[in-house]
Amino acid sequence: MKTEDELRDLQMLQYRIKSFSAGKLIYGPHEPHGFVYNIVSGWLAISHDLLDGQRQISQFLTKGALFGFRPEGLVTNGQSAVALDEVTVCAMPAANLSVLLNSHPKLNRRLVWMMGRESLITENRLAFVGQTSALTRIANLFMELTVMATRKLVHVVGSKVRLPLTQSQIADATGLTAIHVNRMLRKLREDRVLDFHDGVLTLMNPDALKTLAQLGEEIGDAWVID
Amino acid sequence: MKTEDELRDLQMLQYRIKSFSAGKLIYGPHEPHGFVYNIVSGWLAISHDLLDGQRQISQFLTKGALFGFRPEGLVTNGQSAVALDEVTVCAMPAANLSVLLNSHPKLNRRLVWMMGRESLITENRLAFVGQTSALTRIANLFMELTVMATRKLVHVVGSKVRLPLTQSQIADATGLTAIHVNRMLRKLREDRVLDFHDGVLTLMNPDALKTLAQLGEEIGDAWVID
DNA sequence: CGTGTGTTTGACATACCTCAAAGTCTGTGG
DNA sequence: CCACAGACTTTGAGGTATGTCAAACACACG
Repeated sequence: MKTEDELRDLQMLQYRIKSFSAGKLIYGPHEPHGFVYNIVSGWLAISHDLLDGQRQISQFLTKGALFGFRPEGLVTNGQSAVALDEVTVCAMPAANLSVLLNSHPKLNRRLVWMMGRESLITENRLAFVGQTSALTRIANLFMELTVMATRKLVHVVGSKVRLPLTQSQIADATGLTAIHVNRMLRKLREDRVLDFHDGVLTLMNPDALKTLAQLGEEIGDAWVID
Repeated sequence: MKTEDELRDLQMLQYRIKSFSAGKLIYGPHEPHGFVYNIVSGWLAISHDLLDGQRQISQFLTKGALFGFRPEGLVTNGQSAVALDEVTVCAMPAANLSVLLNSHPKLNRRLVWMMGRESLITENRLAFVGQTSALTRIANLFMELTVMATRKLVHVVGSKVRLPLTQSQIADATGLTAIHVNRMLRKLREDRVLDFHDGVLTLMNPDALKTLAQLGEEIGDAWVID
């Protein structure tokens, strides 16, 4: 396909750049939003609200991730996207995107890859939430987020990674209470594995963390975009 | 597209029909299988093995479901598919399918729909495993499986549904121990909500079950195929 | 007739939750 | 500049849902 065609098609997407500050909803649990989003910068969380007000975070996303897409006929039930820090996204109407999927195999492959990535990440979190201890869940989450942020496994002792999370959000992702997360973070600090406060993770012992997180050898493919 | 063309393309898929008896692996956690499967009949479970031998079932699948597909560049880590009863599947090499995706929008849409469905189901289970009590998780699982089996919500008191599961598999799906699942099933029986044994679920009080399961109004879209 | 897999039950242990309270920090309005 | 409210964190005491260990039973299978 020629460049001018791609440009014309890109225009057809009618995308708009939007920014959200920390805590703001990008889309809520009840409105069918009708957009597909691409993250330009910042972090956000996809969360699912249950009837009694409980909240589960299924994924954290950052630059390069595509989100908000659902195939026709599937309602995105109780799902919302919330900004963790200052987030800017590129929003395009889902209908416009659907039209282009058929004619643009590359775009289609990208979408399919993103959906596969989403599944892998969610399945991984499900396995850890269902089967492992609080300490392991938290360790695994930090490994995931560190790889997402730096795009590689970090081995250097003392490395610092900015992760704009509250303990309460860690709790919502791991299926724990914020209070228990706090106790586990204290233990990780006392055991000199890691230190997390004010949105900065310090890896005091990356190897110990990797062991705690029960990571296999080849994991991490899905955590890195591109 | 003309019928003879579709037939020719179908042949290009080089699919094969295979059968598996209860307990047999359709694919294991370490082999990259390279196939995409379509279920002709029977039930199977997708499970994820952790390093220490723990197992989490992320989905149960039955007739019409597509599974085993992963986009290139994403390793399906530690994932396996195991037959729950006598299962027959249609297996086709993933490479052949990929070629057809570009030229067959309908096939592509079907695949995307199935991936979206997979995500929704997994996210739903994650939310319940992470946030709700043992009783609610089990109730929710039974609702899901009943809708999958009958393709509708069941209201009739005393309805019976065949679900070829062991208590141990319910435990692996809900993040509980088989022993605790057994206790909860006893409670559900004593409370005259449902009775489950020998692979048959009897709905003694469908409304109470629905309440326990914390189901929203419009849930269930993703549970029904077609 | 043994062996294995699944179920059932009891006694006990514990990881995690709940409730309560105080501390820190930020932003806001007087 | 101070007072106050609101988010987030921290810690303690005590409760409970769920796990662990142990044993017996039922049933299918070879």
